[in-house]
Amino acid sequence: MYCQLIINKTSRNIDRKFTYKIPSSLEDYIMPGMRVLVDFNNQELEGMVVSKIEKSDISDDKIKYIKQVIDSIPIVTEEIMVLIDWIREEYVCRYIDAAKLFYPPSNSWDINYYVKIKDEKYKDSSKIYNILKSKDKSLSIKDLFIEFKSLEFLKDLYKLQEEGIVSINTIDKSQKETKFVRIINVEDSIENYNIRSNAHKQKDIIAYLLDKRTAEQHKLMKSTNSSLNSLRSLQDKKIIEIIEKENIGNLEKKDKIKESNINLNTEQEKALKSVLQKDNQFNLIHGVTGSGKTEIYMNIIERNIKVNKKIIMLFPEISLTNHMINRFTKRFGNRVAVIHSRMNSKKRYEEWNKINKGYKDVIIGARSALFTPVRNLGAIIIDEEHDDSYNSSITPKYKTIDIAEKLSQITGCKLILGSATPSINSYYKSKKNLYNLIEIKKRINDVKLPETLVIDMKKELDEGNKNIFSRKLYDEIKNTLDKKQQVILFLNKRGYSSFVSCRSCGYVVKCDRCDVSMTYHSSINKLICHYCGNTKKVDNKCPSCGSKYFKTFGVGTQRIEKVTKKMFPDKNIDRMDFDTVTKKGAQERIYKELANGKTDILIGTQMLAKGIHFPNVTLVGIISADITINLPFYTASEKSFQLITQVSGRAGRGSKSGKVILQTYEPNHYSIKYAIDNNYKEFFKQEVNLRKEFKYPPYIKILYINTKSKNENDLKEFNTKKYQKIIEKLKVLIENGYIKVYKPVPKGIYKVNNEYQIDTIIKTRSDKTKEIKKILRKTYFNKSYKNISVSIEIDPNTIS
DNA sequence: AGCACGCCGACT
DNA sequence: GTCGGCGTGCTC
Repeated sequence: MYCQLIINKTSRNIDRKFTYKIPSSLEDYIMPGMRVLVDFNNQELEGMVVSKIEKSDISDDKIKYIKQVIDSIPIVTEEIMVLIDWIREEYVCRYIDAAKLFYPPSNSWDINYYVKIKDEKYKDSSKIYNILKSKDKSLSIKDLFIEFKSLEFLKDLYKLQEEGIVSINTIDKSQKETKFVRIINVEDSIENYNIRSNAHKQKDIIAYLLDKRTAEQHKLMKSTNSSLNSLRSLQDKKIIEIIEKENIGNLEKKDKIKESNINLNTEQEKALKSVLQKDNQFNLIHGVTGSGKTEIYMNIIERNIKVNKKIIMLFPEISLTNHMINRFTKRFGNRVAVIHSRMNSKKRYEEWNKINKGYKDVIIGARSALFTPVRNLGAIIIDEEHDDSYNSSITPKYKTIDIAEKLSQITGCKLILGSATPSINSYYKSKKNLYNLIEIKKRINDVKLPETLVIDMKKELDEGNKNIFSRKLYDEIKNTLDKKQQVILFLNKRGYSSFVSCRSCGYVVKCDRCDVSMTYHSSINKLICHYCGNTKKVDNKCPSCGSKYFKTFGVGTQRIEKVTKKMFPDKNIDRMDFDTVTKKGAQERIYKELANGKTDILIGTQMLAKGIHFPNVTLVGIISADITINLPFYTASEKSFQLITQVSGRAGRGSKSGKVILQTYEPNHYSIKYAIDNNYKEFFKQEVNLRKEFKYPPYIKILYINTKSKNENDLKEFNTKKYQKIIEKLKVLIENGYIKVYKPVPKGIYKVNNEYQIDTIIKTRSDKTKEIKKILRKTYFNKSYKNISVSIEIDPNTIS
């Protein structure tokens, strides 16, 4: 018996499947999806088995034996195996790059698990049981492996575990028997529990557990300074549960699903029905901000659990707040697994392991939750599907939506995308009937959308106001604060390189070939188009109106904070952007202080645009809509529309009506106009027309080749050579007008860390991408060049 | 990537 | 005769 495996080593030259012999003792045991150790060219390396085969084409004397098995059960499903092959082709990466997406967190070898006898009275002559008994303490799987010299025993071991005769745990149980306390009735706040008002200790315990979920009993009692009596009475009320550690990991009983006390309104009901219809496999829910999409997701989840199907539910990392997670655990209890970047790798591994063993029904997380080994998948739900965080920024540069769609196709499960501002791509697909489009036009409880005012900053300047704040915005902030209501000020400062614009007439220098704004490069004192490489000289006067106020732009959130503090010295002003939320728990703190009214004004970047609602926030100020509009990306208008809509959606979520003030130098820009009218459809129409005219996705595909090197000359030479090769190989396609290959151009920021970067862009008809990707792989990765690294990205929506 | 093998010059 | 430095080619 042979198997094929991929080697865990990053080299383009060994990006192949290698054949190894399976020792006869492991023939039944080794399964696709397990990691193994092999001798590879005189090195001991790790590989992952992708398939078992009876025969091999390679001469037998070349094939070596597998040395050892790492996993006791596969770490990926058979379905994922198919997906790995697809990811490699789609993103022109290596097998191992694709496979590693699915690897369990940290370097986890479950050979380090400990086995302990549970049933002392069990009478059996099995070797495992007797060894365990003779040693009189727990043994690791590794110890047993040494004893048996093969992994055959694992089958018997798992049988014993299933029968409840032995237990298997991540920790050595012989050291200490620790009891754990777990909260089983999760509510939003302590007031929702039926606890006597003078039972302070019980309240303390609940508060502690609402935060930690599960805690060691002695730690909990120490921290809350409480007695066993308080714990017991909470246990009697079925609010908490006292358990042995082993029950957490292994034989945990699944909680009952709590009935929801929310009734869906007609629109929500209609949406749910439509999703559940058999023929609608791929679905896009376009529902205005505050239309109650989460409640629809919950209903979908519930229905799937009832037929024993599992669900992956994705949110943008930033929306994955405790509040959001609570909504799910409150309803689905311990059936929920949570995977996000804020948890440590040990905790993550625990969750991953439970998912792999089938103990979890609902997997909630950021994009990495899509890569967990879920079997029997019923649905993949992706909220805020337009969000940028669904695009990977490291190799492979995948798009979560695309992989989810593929996984849904492979498993036959449902795909549900939701957004108030769908990506152009997804909406386009729905227009082409590839997705079932569901529209929800009203907010729940008929809450009104906020009123929006656009302030023309050019006029402000003409009338002598040189401040960042327009007079209207200042007045409205003051009014709102006087009414003891709260304000959110939004500024997207993500653009690193600044653009050049005229403060007098609003003119922005754009590339005449690509319809994107050009970026100023101080190194050569020129403007460059990042798409075609076109350059322009910089004028010191506006070419449109001749004004001298023709300068680069750049104001950040920090400056806004400073100015605001000066204007409102006695108010509490907080800031939320990448710099302030990197610390653990910072984001929760900022939300909490906004929610409880401590913060009067919150300033932030697009992080503020996400899901959460604060009823007392009645004013949203968008300091400058122009920053996003003028990003040098073809997606700039799309991103602007989304941001304006999402940020505006934060205003007036409660009973008080909201107001949005939007400052811009381009009040007539279509993404602003349609965003304030809340007219997605018209925006979409205009945007796709432009995309079609200037040849951008979704009408064509962009293949983006990025090359890096410390040696500038080598890099230039490499690119010239490869460019000539690909236009030669793609000659027929180019002549037929199916594709266009642009000349290699220096990247926007040419030199970073003494490394130079040159990009080549290919625009192609979608049906030709497969062919071209194959040629690109051959051309760019056939030989490895020292000092030059190449990466390929498909439809990057941010090229800088 | 990183190991083996082979070719070649320097040095005991 | 043999040690090691580097270029090339292959890895089941």
